[in-house]
Amino acid sequence: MRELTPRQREIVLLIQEAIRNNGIPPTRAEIAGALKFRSVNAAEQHLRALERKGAIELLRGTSRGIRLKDAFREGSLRTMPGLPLVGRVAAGEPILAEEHIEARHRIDLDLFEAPPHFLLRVHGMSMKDAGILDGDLVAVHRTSEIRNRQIIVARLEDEVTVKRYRQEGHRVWLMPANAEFDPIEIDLREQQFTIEGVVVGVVRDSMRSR
Amino acid sequence: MRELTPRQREIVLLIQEAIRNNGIPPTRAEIAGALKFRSVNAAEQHLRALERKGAIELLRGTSRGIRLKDAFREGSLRTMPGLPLVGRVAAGEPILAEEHIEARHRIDLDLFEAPPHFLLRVHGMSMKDAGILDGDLVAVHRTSEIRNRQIIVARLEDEVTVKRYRQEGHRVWLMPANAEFDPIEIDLREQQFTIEGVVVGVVRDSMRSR
DNA sequence: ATACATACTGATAATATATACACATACGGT
DNA sequence: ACCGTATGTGTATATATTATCAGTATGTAT
Repeated sequence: MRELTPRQREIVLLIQEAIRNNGIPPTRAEIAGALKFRSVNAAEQHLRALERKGAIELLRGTSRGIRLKDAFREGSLRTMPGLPLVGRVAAGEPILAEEHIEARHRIDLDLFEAPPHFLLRVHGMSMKDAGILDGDLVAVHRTSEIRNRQIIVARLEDEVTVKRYRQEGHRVWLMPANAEFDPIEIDLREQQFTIEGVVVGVVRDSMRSR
Repeated sequence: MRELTPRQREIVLLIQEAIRNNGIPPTRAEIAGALKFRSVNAAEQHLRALERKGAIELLRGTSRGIRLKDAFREGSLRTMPGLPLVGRVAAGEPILAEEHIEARHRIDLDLFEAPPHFLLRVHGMSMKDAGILDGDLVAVHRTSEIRNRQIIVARLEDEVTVKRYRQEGHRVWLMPANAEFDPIEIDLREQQFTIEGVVVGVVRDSMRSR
């Protein structure tokens, strides 16, 4: 997609503003008015150019039929479908496969230190002492760069698990936060496991989960 | 604001859907078409009724000039300033006083069983075994109707505290979820305390809080 | 030198849309 | 019995809006 010209960016800004303020996109006449065009056709031509460049989509024969394409839409949160909530994950399938997505929830990303990419429902009490209970949702930031003592989401023989990470050389321990559970030891030279991400937050529906 | 009729709710739903799918509100004709009205005026009348009830705002002389009022806007997230985050509460002041509001955070309300009215930062580890750690945010639904064993936010001699509720006759215990803390006993005939609400959820920024 | 995108003015036709008016039925409250 | 609200049908019209045609001027790449 080619770059937008400054004037075209102004038009996009104007459309965003109209949607934010009035809930509806502007008409050609309103665009012309705002930018002091004497001709509505100037607005029309700009819209056509923006459509060619893929910034907007024009619905023909429709009043105010201007649709901002994703990249030009405002406020990530505002338009984002929301973080996918991943439930049980079937063996051999990617964690974010559509089948696993139970719902989507919108949450201010700045509630967390690092932006989460998805939510995962936790089963079992193995992380109880870390304040993660059965049924809780953990907010997960997808990354493979993790440090010791971080709580991570890992994949181990097709099971998804949430544990505290500890590595020494080629040996990795997945540490539960509950005395009733045993650590899982992994030898990186023999076994393979995948790190899906790091837990950046927890969301609990207190009344439902207990 | 009076309740909406089922038919009126359908109209609101339709408007939400149109905005979600097309980015623009529907015309009267589109509403009539979708609901199989033979007359566009049926749609007009519904819109007028919805405007009277405060669900929408109609921009006169404007095509697609339908604006959903906050409470009826989708996601509520989109427009809501967000749940107020309450930090330390000063003695003698209402919990939601402006001075206590550290920030506002937008969260899908349907993440929780009951809609939260505000977030409160928890200090201390007294609810550790209930998975509520120091620095966590609890989502609070303001109500005075609470049942035994629910985790509540109470006010006791100008201190705001989160504890599990237990009542027998005129005696109330505020139970910590941590063996290192003692229950607080209250005699309703002598002491007075205020119930600020019930905890409906927990939100934790894992990386910041530890 | 010529083609092509940008950035407009100005006018007009076609149609999309809002809105008013007349009328009908059903239902709940007074 | 009467009124107001909800839920429609049907017709008509003013106007809001899209869309097209005919130009002008400027810069940039070929």
